[in-house]
Amino acid sequence: MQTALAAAGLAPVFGRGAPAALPASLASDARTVTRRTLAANEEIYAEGDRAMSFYKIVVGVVRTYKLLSDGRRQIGAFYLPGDIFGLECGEEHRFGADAVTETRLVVHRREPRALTGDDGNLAREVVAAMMRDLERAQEHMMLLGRQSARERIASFLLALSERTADAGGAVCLPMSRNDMADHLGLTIESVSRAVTQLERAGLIELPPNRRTVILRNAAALRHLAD
Amino acid sequence: MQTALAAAGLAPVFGRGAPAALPASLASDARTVTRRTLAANEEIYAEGDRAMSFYKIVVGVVRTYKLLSDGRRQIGAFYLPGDIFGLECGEEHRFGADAVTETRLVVHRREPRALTGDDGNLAREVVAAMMRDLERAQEHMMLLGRQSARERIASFLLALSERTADAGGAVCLPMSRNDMADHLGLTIESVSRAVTQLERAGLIELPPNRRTVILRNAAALRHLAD
DNA sequence: CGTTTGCTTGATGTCATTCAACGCCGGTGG
DNA sequence: CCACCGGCGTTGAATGACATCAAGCAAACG
Repeated sequence: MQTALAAAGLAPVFGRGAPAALPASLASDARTVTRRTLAANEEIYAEGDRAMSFYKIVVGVVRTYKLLSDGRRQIGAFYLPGDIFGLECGEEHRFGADAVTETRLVVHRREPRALTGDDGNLAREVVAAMMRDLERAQEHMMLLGRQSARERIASFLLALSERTADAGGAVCLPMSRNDMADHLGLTIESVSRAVTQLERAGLIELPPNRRTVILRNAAALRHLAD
Repeated sequence: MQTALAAAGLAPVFGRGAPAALPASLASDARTVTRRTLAANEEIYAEGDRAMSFYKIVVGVVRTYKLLSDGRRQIGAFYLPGDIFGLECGEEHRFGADAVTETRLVVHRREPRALTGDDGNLAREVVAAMMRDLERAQEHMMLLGRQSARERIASFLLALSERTADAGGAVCLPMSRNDMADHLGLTIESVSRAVTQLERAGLIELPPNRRTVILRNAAALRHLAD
């Protein structure tokens, strides 16, 4: 544990670090913070890469995933602007990460003291990000283990709408059906069919471009999602 | 975040707590530590209960779970002796917890300063426990989202064998088929059939009591589990 | 000893997957 | 400008894996 924490550059945070004496904005520390722009589907890091940095999204969307040896993929989470991802307890990234859309990131080098002293706010953000990951993963187990295809789509759309909060119930789907399928434990065809069913039932509406959804009956969706 | 951490009694740990000056054994602080013995299937706390305490298992096995409104259950994790469970970031338990077998627990009251000063080791254990939960939940998403029934059983048996490490490949299954099913996203019948298949294939052996499994071909199991 | 509880097994059903075809763009190049 | 093409999404039909329904069995228990 001691070593795992130290490796994560988190030990000073969890232990008795120095008081947060020198507040500095995230952007101002050129030694530990850089920027990076990625095209859609560009890899950020692979599963098993050494975890040298973690990331905060400025614009764009990122997916993290694991692969089985035969190519089956499970997308663990999607990250949106403002989210932090790529935090690890150990030495390696346990998920891979790609840009879903064109993306701009802030890259934080994982130096031993990077998370304390200079920026207590960042340290708190980092801890909050890990806790949010834990909660999301635990919620997602329920979805994957016990919900039907339609229920999964309903849950997913609701969760996304709560994060992007477009006034009027319009939710943008930045990811492909393939990505949705690999997140929800389904095939693309099943995703498509379940979405169509919800549309026919009047719970949602799909503009012709198919990458936006309007939630017409959020209460019914919530009832489905339980 | 600030408030969430404070509510969890974790703020002093993550912030700049007082130095760990007064080492004391877990058991010696009567104000914050008590014990509790439970019968098999007895409830420890319910989903939504206020998270007043967290727990460390002395002997026995515990399951944590969520319920859907129609009764479907997803078991998030099983905890074994030495494991800590019941940690929450917020005010409430997001999972319920029961004893699987007769169980003895150490109960730690979640007082604001309980995790610092008195016992730095406990603080480190607590952080390690949350990280382990995160890793397990993320691994489990892959199982639930993308593995077949047989693969799930193989993964589960291997994971359990790595935790209980009985010499000779004998793994005790303290939980019922029902519990296994609700952890693996299957029905009891599917669990039973998959176990039988693995037995017929010679990968495992089932003594007549059915609550123990001997891993006969761990390599083949690992190949299945990927 | 009868009953209960947990596990297994068989027959049947259902939902999601698989396989295949098609439509709809958006880009490319003749 | 328009034909072609490839990527993405949808839809249909057949298949398959797991669920459901139902029965049976064995150990545990009163």
